[in-house]
Amino acid sequence: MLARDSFSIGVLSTRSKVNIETIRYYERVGLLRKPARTAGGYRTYRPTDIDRLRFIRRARDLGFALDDIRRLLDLADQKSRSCRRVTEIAVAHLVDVRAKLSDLERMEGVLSGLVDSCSAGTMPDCPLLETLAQAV
Amino acid sequence: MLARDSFSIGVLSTRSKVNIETIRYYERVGLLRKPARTAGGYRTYRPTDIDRLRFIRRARDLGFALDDIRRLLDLADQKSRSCRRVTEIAVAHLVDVRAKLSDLERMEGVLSGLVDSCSAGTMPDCPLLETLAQAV
DNA sequence: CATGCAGCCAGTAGTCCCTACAGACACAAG
DNA sequence: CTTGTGTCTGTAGGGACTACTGGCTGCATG
Repeated sequence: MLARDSFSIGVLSTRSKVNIETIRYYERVGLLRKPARTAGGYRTYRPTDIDRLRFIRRARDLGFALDDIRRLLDLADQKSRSCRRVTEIAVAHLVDVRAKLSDLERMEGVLSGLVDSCSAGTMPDCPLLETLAQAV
Repeated sequence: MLARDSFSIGVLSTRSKVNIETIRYYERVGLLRKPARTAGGYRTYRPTDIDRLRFIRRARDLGFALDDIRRLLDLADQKSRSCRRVTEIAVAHLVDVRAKLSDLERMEGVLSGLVDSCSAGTMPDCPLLETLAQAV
């Protein structure tokens, strides 16, 4: 019942390296079109679906939110690709990433200092707990 | 009806800089003891609650999960403070933080490269979209 | 004493991005 | 025909909150 180049969700999952459950989820939230079905109700996909899913996976790997990805996919579908809009989305995300990065750097600094002070083990009380308990 | 040094959840929220909803949430999940109540059913808190909440907030700021914080609070409550256990929790978290940090650094590198290639604006198609769409 | 209003109450649903299950049905190989 | 694997729908859970609803309390003011 499958067209020559059609395949199941399991194959799509393997090819795109995206979980089956996740694929169904993406369909539910409208990131993927509703695929054709076999007589028995199985989803059938085509090669272009692999590309789209890989696009999504790569964007996710870069930390884009699904809403952003939806917009990026829309832009990618347009013939007249607006590089400017794409850049706007990417820059906004980059700002976000950099903010998280500096948060984490700060955390890392404080934490490693605390861990060091504790593992030195010369203090009567635990310096880490003391620090957390100290009034600001 | 309040004891001399008791105060409401709103005051606790202000003093600890933790959202009222969050305080109630922490109570629900057992991070904070169930407070005494007024005749009318209002929660009443005491100064030690501010300290505990600040402890939680500082630990959260450092990215500790609530489960970790629960354990840290338990350890802090014990007279014989086990610095070793505390350090174990902190080190595990530090490993986590560093992993996230390197993920974000990688993202940052790729993203800023992509944004640069786009804003150069010399390409016919959008390089960012091209990159996301490329086969791996 | 009445009124008004800020503060508080409980309970629930929503957020984000999946993941995991349960119970049933489909399909391919032997 | 049987067996085993794949897939189906629908729902619940996770983490750490946040927001909302509709109603009640507490206190200052007139």
